[in-house]
Amino acid sequence: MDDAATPLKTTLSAKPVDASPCGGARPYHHGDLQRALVLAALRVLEREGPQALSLRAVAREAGVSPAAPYHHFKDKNELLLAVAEEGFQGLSDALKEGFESDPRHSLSTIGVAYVKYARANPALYRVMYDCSRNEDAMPESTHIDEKSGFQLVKQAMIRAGADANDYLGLELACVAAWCGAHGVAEMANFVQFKPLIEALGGEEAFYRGVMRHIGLPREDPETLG
Amino acid sequence: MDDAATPLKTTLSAKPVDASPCGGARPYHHGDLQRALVLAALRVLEREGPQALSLRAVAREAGVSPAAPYHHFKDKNELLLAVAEEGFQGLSDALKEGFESDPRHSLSTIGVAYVKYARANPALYRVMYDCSRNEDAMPESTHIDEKSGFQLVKQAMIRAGADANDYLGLELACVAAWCGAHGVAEMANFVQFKPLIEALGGEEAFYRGVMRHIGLPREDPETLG
DNA sequence: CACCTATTTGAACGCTGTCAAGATGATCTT
DNA sequence: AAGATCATCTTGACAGCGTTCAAATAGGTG
Repeated sequence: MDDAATPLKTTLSAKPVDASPCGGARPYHHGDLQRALVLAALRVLEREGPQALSLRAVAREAGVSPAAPYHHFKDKNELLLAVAEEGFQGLSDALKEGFESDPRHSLSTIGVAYVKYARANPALYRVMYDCSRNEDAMPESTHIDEKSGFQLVKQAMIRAGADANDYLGLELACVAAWCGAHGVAEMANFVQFKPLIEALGGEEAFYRGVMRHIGLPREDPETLG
Repeated sequence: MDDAATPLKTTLSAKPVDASPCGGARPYHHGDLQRALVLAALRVLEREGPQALSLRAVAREAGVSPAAPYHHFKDKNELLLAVAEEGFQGLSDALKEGFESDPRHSLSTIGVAYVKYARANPALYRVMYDCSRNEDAMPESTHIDEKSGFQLVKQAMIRAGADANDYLGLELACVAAWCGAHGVAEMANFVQFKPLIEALGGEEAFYRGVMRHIGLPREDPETLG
């Protein structure tokens, strides 16, 4: 019951990391502490939430001194950024899976996948956007993954009937979808929404319901003035 | 250039606060420290941002000892909640103003007003939703103001062509609008969106453009399965 | 006046992020 | 093989944080 939907498989061996100068294993004392710290941070995050994610706690979890991380990250923020990257990668994967699993309803499905991922890893999701806002941008190297996630949304939007030739309109629709999904992800557990969620018969129905209202532009008279 | 759009007039005399047991002025030593602390917090927030908003800094700004606030708020979080209430009140006012100023395009206008308020007071807006998430709900006493803001969105949504009799549909549309506005407010300054914003000719056009994509439900084949 | 209670202070605790200096150990040079 | 070099990690320290508690203070009441 702990790992609800997409519990972020801890990629231990995947993405072997090229940080070490020598090609082999155990480059120095610890053997790739950089990655170990990120994994430790993810563990702390999942176990105790974002409030408890201190640099010292991460170092403790990784079994090193409080000052050790400073040889791999210039800041606490830089460590959080690395954690956020991990999260964005997982999000991107979740979107891709949603996109491919249900080609006929990809836009709704991708939106629901987004929210479900965020809700399944709430602490990680919080870190992702908290440190994104600190930099006024999503993490640098996630830029591409973000783009690829965004590209997925674009494709889904076109499938849903958007005009592929209207560049600005399409971009706007995708931005709207992304912002809407983010909003739902952050507010889905507000008590104010509980009655509506119950009336709709569950959170997933709620997500899907909200997503139906986001994407194609309105053409009603009030917006044309 | 500092106070961009809706710079939150510091309501010094407005809402005179009934916290003091005696009806008159200067109830005790300080003379309503409770309110003074909230105002001090707003000042610190505007001057140094959310990162610098420590309880001690607020006490310093108010000219009292670090322990003084604990007789008026049980927690730092409770102080932040009071600050957040102030923010939600201001937001509600901004929405009302937008709603009344432009009856023919109220839905777009109200959405733009939301985002403009959030962007004009970014630190305050951050506090509002950070401490909302801590409680998994918006502040208790803001509940009503929230509802009234929500009611405004509902009216605007009906004006924009939503079916007033479809209770669930209407509620969903409003939730979608709220979530979308929140998403835009939080991500509008991401560098990823800069090119689109420039292509549209400014932030306001961007907000309005995004808002056009949120509200009425899609009826395309992909969501009907 | 003294009393009581709400308010405020001062000092203290454990925690945090960060830094400078020293210890450790793998790699490179000779 | 021996020594130099350098990244890595530890130790110890600093200021600042949220929070608590005993003591001091001040306003209202008898």
